[in-house]
Amino acid sequence: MVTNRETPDQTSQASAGAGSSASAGGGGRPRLLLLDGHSMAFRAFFALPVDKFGTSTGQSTNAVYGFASMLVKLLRDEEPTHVAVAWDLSGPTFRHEQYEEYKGGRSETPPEFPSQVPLTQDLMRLIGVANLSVPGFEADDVIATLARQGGEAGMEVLIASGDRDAFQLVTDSCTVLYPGKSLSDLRRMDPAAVEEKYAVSPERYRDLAALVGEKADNLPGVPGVGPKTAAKWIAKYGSLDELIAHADEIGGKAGQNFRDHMDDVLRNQRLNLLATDVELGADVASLVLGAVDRPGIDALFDNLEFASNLRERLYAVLRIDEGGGPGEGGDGVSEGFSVDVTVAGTGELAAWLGEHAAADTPTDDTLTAQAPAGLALDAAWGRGTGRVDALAICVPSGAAVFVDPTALDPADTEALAGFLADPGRPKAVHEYKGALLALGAHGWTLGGVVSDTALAAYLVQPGQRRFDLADLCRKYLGRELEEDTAGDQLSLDLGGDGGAGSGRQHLLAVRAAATRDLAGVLAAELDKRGGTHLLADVELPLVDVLARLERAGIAADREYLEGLQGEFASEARGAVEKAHEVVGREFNLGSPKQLQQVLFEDLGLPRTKKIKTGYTTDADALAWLATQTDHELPGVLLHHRDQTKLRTTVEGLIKTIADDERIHTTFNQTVAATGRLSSTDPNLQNIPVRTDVGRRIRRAFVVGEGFDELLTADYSQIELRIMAHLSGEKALIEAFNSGYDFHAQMASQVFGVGVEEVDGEARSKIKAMSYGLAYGLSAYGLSQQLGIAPDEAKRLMEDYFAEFGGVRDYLNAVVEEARRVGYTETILGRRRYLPDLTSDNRQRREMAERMALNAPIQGSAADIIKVAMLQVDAAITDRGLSSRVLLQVHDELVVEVAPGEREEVENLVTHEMGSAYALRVPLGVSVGSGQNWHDAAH
DNA sequence: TGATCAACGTA
DNA sequence: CGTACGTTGATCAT
Repeated sequence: MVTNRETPDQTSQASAGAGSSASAGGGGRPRLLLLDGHSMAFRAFFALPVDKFGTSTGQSTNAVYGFASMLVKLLRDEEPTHVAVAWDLSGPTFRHEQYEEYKGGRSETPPEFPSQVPLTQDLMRLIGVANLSVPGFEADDVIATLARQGGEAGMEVLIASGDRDAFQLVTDSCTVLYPGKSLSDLRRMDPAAVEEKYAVSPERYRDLAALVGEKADNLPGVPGVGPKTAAKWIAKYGSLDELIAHADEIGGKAGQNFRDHMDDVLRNQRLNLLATDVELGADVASLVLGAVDRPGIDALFDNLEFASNLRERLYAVLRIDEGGGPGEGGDGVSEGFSVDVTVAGTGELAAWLGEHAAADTPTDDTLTAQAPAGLALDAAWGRGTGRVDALAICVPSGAAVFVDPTALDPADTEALAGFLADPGRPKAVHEYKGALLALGAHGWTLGGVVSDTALAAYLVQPGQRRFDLADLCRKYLGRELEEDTAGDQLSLDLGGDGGAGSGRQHLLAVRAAATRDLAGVLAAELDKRGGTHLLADVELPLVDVLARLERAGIAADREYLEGLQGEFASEARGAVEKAHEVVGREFNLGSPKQLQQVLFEDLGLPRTKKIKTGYTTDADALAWLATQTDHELPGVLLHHRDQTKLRTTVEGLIKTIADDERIHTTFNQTVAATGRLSSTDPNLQNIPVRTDVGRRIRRAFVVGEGFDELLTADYSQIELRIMAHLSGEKALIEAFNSGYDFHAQMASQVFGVGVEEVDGEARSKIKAMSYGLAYGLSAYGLSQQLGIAPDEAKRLMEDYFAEFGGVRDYLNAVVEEARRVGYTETILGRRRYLPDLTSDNRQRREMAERMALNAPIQGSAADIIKVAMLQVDAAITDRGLSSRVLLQVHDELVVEVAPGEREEVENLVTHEMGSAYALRVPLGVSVGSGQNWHDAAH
């Protein structure tokens, strides 16, 4: 018999004390439930459709869900007092030592499966169920050992396993629950059931299996001998040993095969014996159902985006009241967070800060290691300004203070301002930029912010949609953050006499505590991902720069915009009239639905590309219709589209002009999964520039009073330069270093002609090809864009790669690496996780592949311009200049130049942007200036 | 009133 | 059948 003395790998705190009395079994005989983890999880995986169970981030969850619901059912129906799940480890087992091909030749595990195993194990741990695994042994052996121990301890044993080897363990007090067609259908295999199914007793099941073989384990049996024959032989001779002793007596072809394959049978018999004396380091008594980690389960279920249904069933069977966890909190407000909140009355804040948040003497680098205080604001912000209604500070010790800014005496104000501004007193805050804008509006400065929990969470998982404090608490702390359910009016009433204990103060203090706690957890998460530098040296410092961009805004010429609005509106009206006249009736040109009716039904024009709601009427389709038919309607519609689009753009801008006659956009730092900024309310990153008419809108963005002109500086072909850098493709690097027209240079190589002979058409084809690369462009897509035949596009790509194969190799390698490690990385280590790379849904997988090849390119460009913004800002400050950056448009900065500073600013911006990051090719920067954004173009 | 779709603007 | 965004008007559900 095999023994093993290694320390078991026990991933759970298995016990809640062996002596604690079991409560679930209704007082009868103790009942031990043992599950074969991989086997049951695998069954669950195939029982539920993988594409129907997954999170928004692409994590598959069907196996976890199935396993959990199966466990819930078992806990409810069987009422076990003791439970354990045994898991296989990945390494070889003692069976491999005896037979190398053991379990060989198995078809590959579905890629969505492995990541679900640790999740299932987490869930078991949180429920209080032990996960057990022992190196060198299979889960079956662990189960067999525990089943023996349980039996000896007088327990009733239940084994849930999809592995038939477990049948050998069946006795009067040990039943195997064997999964049938569906998950809920577990067949009770007691001695009678085994006998009925296989016509042998459980003790003889091994003999039968040895003869028949086990395909799943790569154990071939005797050819031509199935369960029927095997059972017949065993019945005749009593056991396999006896059968072997009388091997000569067996007649027929089967008998000959038996003698010929005797070695296989003996090997099978040896290998299918389960070890019952594995050293576990855990006593069976310790498997008693343990303490339930309810917040942990909540957090995990939220993460996995499970419906509440399963959670309710689980809590019901665990006898947990869903409303409140056992022994948690008690005040119902700050569940999971214990804060000792002081509501500072007038004249008390200075003393509190003195006691709890005194300035440390900044001596050495221990300063940075100092734990931050959590800062939470009851505030609003936007359009470059804000307002603070209240704030709370929670220091590392747990003490918290609630501050009403309207109830401060001069000493309080000074102490608070000192605390907030002091770079030596570290703070964590959620949404740092908002805090800067809100506090700034009251004249406060905020310094020493070492963490923005929203920003940190974004860097940890940039693909997430929301970074609410409550969401993050649930996700990273496993705690619920109670929302303020009372309306403003009610809170006001409650706080009318300034009495302590009203919910509002507590809630804000709890947010401060949560922010403080989250900062620590997220810092650790980020560190694991190598993102600490990015947060501390790029994103956090950038927050302050962005706040000043938003606060500055950009001056707008309202009258000019109103003039444009009238012009575009009247053009659009004209188009509407014309269209109605042409069609002979009135209809809404802005309704794609009515447009389809008119174009394809009434006029019977040729159908365009199909979309969900019928046939597309987009600009490409209308242009195509214009060429296909002689009808004038498509052209009129296109003109109408153009003009209304411009009109709404202009109208949107006019609405957002603030009292200072400037437009203050909001830059979002946690939206784009690649690391780019985005701009909203209004979006100043999509102001028209490609057409002459559209460009006129840019004349409305003018230099503000007190400044001389606007200056724009942009990176030329930054993404292509990054591709050259990352791929190391020599031809590309040389093309950039030569300093000549890049696209013409590339075209000359592809077409094998001199640079001078490259015509405009050839150049633009190659330009489209180069840019398309970074998006994962297909031959078909390229043909569409260039209006050439797919064949020709394909040839163009082949010719391109014949010259610049390094680029293709690089792009392929990026995807391959991302598939292996699960994420892509930019030059500054910004990661993007793409679980869909291993999806077996082709569309999702290919989408993820394009994202994977684009993310490092787009993201590295974002890294570079962010660094450039920091450097430009610092250089302006260092030189004591008054010019200021107003906008960032991905590869462009717009600067408002103070009188007499143009030359210096131009040089400074060119230099700082050009030196933001040392690529293997130079960073080209071009600059222009003028009285408005349009004229500042170059 | 809110969500979704089609369409279209930018890098 | 091309990545990353945000906004608009129409439409449909609540």
